[in-house]
Amino acid sequence: MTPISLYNTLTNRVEPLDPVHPGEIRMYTCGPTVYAFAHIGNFRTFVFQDVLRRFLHSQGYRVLQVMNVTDVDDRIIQAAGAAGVGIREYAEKYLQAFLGDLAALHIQTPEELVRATDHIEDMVALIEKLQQKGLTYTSDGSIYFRIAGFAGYGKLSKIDLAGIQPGARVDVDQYEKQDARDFALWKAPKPGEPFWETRIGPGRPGWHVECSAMAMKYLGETLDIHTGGVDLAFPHHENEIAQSEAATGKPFVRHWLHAEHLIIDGQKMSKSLGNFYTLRDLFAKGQKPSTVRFLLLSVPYRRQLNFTEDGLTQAKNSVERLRNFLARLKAPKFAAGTNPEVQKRIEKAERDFDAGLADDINTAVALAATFDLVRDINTAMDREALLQQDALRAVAAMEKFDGILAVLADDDDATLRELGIGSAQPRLDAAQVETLIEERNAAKRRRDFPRADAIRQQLADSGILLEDAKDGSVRWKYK
RNA sequence: GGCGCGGUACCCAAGUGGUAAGGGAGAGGUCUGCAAAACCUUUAUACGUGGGUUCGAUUCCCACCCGCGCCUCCA
Repeated sequence: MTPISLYNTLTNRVEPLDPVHPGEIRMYTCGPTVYAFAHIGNFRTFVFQDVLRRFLHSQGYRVLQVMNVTDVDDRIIQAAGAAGVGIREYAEKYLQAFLGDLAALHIQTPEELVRATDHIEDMVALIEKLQQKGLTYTSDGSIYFRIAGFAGYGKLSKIDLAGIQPGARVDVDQYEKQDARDFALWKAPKPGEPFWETRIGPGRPGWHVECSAMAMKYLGETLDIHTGGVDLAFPHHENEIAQSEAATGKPFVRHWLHAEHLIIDGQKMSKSLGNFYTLRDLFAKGQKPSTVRFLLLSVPYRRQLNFTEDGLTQAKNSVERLRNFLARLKAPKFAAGTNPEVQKRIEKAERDFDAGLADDINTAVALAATFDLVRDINTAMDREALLQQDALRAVAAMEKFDGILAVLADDDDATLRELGIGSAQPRLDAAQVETLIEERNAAKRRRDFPRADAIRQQLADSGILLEDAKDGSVRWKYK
């Protein structure tokens, strides 16, 4: 296991990862609120979390990841009401869409994907615990957490409590709070809204309490890692810390990881600016899942990622280079044996790749190591210095890298078809392509190049590219 | 105002107290019937600006400018 260091928002420093349970990482990731399709910014964070978990896995850790699905909140209640269905049913539709999106981006499903409404009892129990400790108060049937009762409040976000005063920018809405900084653990039912009858009274959970309750239920009172977007640090994660630590008296999380936001063409993504995209929007515009994943992971997570058309083009070309390389490597036509020089190159690439990720998940460094390998091995192949065992070893290295990058599989078309986004006109199947290639080969043999080129063009029109190898073989691939 | 991220070549981007990884794009070349792929060469006297520390700073310190985010629901 390479020693891993991660930036910790709690301390503003890069610190060694030191799991509570040796050999195992228990991490909680803030998931989606399923009131609509998740947007591309959400997936920047989710792809990061996926890279993190895949890397931990590759380093030999057992990973226990819990992701919440918020399926009760104001937006869902409102949207479900407008649609005339229950919140459970309404949320289900977008939960399924979310799962489809995760699969499209090759984001592994966490060990536990948990819905808030399946854990009301756990939340009630946590709230009761806080009540017993005198850290709550009730107002108009709602239960609030008294921030003044938790000394560590603000330690994550370094927020200036004095700066948060009632009135100005704080929501002094429908709920009566003693202090603007206090937050709702339990919201009293309002007419027409769904609610649960519980020991602490009728109502529904506040947002923050679900994460504390579910995280501790599945992962224990102290988690190794908790991640989310930077916007969640305050107030969401700050409140989670307050609730959890006030209840248990133990540190809630060792490592807080926050992914920086994605911006679009230099601007915040927002509906009002008209630059708001879901994954499906991008796919419908012809982008491939692998392109999007590559772009999202190519910029290290603590940097804002400027999402642009040009960036997509660059990502697409980069993925193409990796795929071309792997295909070339797999053509089994190398002389038997091993070249020590080549072996050393491969080992170096592997070391650099792991070292990059071990240093706060520096994906840019890991990609550089990957492309170093591509260039070195391509050069060796051109010089006929690559032997069969080298090729196998290089393939293994690439597959190891792709265990984390997850962009090499040429399954973009299939993925899109599963989402119902694929192109309407069916592409030629492999047999048809092979037949045309044979025809073209025949034309080439009799030096009928116009005919050969016409066939190549015909294939190109169907989205298929040909590559003639030196030995006369022809490789084809989808554009 | 507070907290945070960042300003490196045409674009994306890594990085270090001793003189700039990687990718994309462009240009030239090799190979090829032509392509494609690949390889080779090439594209930052220089890392926002101005000071300071130092033998030496892009890297440390100070100030300033600019971009973005959070501080209210938000990945």
